[in-house]
Amino acid sequence: MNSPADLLVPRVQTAITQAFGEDFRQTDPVIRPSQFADIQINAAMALAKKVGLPPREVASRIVAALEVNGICTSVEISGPGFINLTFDGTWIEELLNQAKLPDGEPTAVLHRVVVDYSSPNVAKEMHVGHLRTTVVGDSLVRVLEALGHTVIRQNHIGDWGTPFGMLIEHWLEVGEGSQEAALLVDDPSAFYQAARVKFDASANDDDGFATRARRRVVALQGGDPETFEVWKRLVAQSKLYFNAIYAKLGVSLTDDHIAGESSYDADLARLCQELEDLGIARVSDGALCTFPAGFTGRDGEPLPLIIRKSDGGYGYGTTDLATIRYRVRELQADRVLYVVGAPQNVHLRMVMATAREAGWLPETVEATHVQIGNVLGEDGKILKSRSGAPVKLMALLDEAVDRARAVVDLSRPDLTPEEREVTARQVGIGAVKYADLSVGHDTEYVFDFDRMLALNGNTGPYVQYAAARIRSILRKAAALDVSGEAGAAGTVVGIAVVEPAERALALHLLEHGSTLRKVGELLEPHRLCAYLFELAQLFTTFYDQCPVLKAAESVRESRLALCGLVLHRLIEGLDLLGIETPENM
RNA sequence: GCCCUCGUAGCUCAGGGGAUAGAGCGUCUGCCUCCGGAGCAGAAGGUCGUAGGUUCGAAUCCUAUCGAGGGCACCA
Repeated sequence: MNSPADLLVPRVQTAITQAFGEDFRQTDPVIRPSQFADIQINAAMALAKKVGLPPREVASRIVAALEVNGICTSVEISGPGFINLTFDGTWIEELLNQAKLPDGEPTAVLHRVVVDYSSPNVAKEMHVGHLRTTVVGDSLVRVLEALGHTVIRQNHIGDWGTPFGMLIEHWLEVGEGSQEAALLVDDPSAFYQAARVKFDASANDDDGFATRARRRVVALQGGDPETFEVWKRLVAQSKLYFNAIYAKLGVSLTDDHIAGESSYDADLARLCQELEDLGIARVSDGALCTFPAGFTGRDGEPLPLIIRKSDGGYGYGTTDLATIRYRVRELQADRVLYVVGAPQNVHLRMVMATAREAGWLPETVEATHVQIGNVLGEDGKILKSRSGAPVKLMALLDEAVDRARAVVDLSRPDLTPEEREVTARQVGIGAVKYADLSVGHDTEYVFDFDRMLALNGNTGPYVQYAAARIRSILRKAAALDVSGEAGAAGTVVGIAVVEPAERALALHLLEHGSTLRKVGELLEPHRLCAYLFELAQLFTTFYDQCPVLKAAESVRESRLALCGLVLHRLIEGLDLLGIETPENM
């Protein structure tokens, strides 16, 4: 569905070309929303100096050449040279009635996009930061797919490295079927901490746990088959935990998308050698490092990216380089997105810079760090439980559902317990996800159940509620047998735009496609939230001011169709955020 | 010390060079025999951290400065 602004661009460009010549064909028409009209064209002021005429004169020449018959009922010049346009209502109706359901609007240039998101660590609780990268990443993936791009999900789990000696030894000691081992699935940090405590307590013991753990790391990285088998079973336990969280959240990640650090292990030695051969890496203080241009550390010295530690081991810098090379060479990405916490920005930029220097990341491939801001507690610090331990994510999600259930149980006794349970889950989880998505992904925000579950304001429940109301209206209409094609898939027909509230709603509906394109381009799901929130608000105004079921038959059909279109857009939009739309609320 | 992300209404946040800076919450005022009031309409509330600069035009771009948070060599 093309927005009026998009459709006007070529017309205004043609007018400018006719008025001032071919040299100006590519001029940005500067079409913007307006508080004084349906839309405004602001090109005249910028053009004034270039063509040597007063801005108002420029504007009047553009207007004289502008062909908008059947599109605008009014074209006025105002102020220093603003051109204010008022759309013809029948044009709005035409556009609206051409709307497709669903609105799968491909963008002009299609990419092959690798999206790295979620990326939790084995044997650790996913913290709220992981929750946010998961939720934001999953939304971006859905939006990009809806825009027609080929999307490859990559869950770069932390499944390799020195901690695994300790974890495997602990796992073997407590026994695979033990309660301690079971912690991996429902309280992974407790498992990790138990191993950590043993490790620290035996740090100076020559034949103790710590020593065995260190030997185990060597065995694991040396390819000892028995150790490898144990490691695989341990990782499998953690996958159960990840998948339980993903299932609860309704995230589209599966085991097929897992490409953990371990999967690049075999490539690391060769990669280091290549960087040395290329003259990009050199040994410094015993460690093999690259020093990409433009990064300095504490003392103004070049900042190293360590790719091989002085003990011969590899860190995340090395695996990240192997990963980016794999994504370009094997996965054929022309766009690589890292949906990763903001604190890793410098590290990722260094990795990208090194990959560019090595020729592994050509200029034709875009690599972007989608920075995810921290989620804070009420004290303004990174969210932790009262005891200072990391917040258990499952408990947090359960609390959201519990709170939603309490409201639904109270307000909807007419529903069956099963129906209330479904709604509570959709609302509770949707509220948490919407809160993560509705503010700029790179800004921090304060986690607050009361605010995110509020039924007013820019929240998941508010948008869901608008959709649930429409569903109720359409159900009622069907029961009364007054519904025509409303709510059915296919092309919408017969919407008449008459009342101001209808007009405002209609104009906003027409911005759906361009909003999605913008979200995909800028990688900012919060713009979709803002769009849906405004759509929900405009709908409630419309609903308040324009009777639907009580209207005369001809008007009723139009309004039902409008309701149906709004519902589809709300469902689609929420789905692209990864949020379900309840039948009842 | 250097780098990153930010300073916008009492609070939480939008605002990708355009007219009088917006929304939600909170506060205040109206509207209930309502097609779901979990609503609607309206009001008050801001020298956009500060100071310069670029521009016809700056919350937006540049520079400096103050303040907050984060990062800066072998954890990932």
